[in-house]
Amino acid sequence: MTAGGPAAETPDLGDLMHAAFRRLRHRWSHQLAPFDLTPYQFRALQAVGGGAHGHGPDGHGACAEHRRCEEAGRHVEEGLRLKDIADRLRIAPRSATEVIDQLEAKGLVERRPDPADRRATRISLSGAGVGLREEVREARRREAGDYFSVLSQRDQAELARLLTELARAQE
Amino acid sequence: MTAGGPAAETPDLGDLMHAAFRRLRHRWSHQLAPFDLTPYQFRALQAVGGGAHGHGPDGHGACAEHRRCEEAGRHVEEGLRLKDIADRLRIAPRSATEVIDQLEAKGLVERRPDPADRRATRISLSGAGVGLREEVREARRREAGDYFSVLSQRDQAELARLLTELARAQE
DNA sequence: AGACATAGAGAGGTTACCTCACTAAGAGGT
DNA sequence: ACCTCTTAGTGAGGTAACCTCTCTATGTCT
Repeated sequence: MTAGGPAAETPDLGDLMHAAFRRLRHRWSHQLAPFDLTPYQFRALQAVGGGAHGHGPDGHGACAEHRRCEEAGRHVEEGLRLKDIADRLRIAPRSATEVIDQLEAKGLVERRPDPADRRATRISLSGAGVGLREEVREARRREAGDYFSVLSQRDQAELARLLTELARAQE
Repeated sequence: MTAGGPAAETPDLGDLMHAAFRRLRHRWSHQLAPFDLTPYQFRALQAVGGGAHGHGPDGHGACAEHRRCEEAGRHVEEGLRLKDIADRLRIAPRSATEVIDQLEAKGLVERRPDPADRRATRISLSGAGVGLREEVREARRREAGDYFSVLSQRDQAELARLLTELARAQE
């Protein structure tokens, strides 16, 4: 089948995805360079600070990570455990250790022993971490949105829908 | 949709993209493992064999890589130069050298000096290369399409459109 | 002939991951 | 209380998929 004259088989979704993703990463690493962060590190920073899950760093969040948080109705367990971060980032726990190490070395996050479980550590953003995160977001907002802005609002939503479906499907 | 609480910023297209892409890669490396190929290598294999550009390995192609091919109207320059492969894969020339080295070591491609330019090398698929490429494609076709099949035809086209736009935009 | 560009490869580095083995600690059963 | 079974984090070590910088052999243009 392949070539039927000038043809060219499907430009291949895989390749397109690859290309688009690579550009995204590339762009990010440029954008993040002045802050001395890799995309990986920034992703982790976001994960620690609420990220994809969504309870602000202000700490009042509607947290329900597993079934913690209602511990005693007394104090709102500040910070996530490494395991939770790994889950959010969809990486192996060991990899989370690593990236958190890096952020800790930069003073952006803090590790504290979990008072309720002596095996666990709680990770939370330091003041500097919160600051830097906001700074980066601001910068990103300023300069040409964030790469996806070449698409209309509707197209962005559409893309989000498709990607979500893809990611969710093969669970 | 987002969340019930006040906060919950956009689930972030970047993250979605990341997740989807990672799954895709992961899936591919599983699919390719029995053939002893990495996704990177397979991509290169496709690039050599016509890939995104599309003139079959049967050699009659409507080639127009730059302005070569009409050399003398006599012989149809078989194979691409490393530079062209790098361009197709959107990687640095040095990286193309590397991946082609790997494929050559497996006997899937052949390097031949370009008779017209003594600096250049022509890369083309070996018999084994053509065979393996087809084998993999067959396998991919068989087992659940290729990851994107969870989307309807229309959605796939839609996704292709969006990604193309993204990739093309920031040239 | 001289200046400059271009093709490919050598050397060496980085990022973003991973697995495997291990220790300390909690959870559950008897 | 003891024993097993699991879980949280980490040390050690590895891999894929890139990259840049440099060098040589060519081609190309003036």
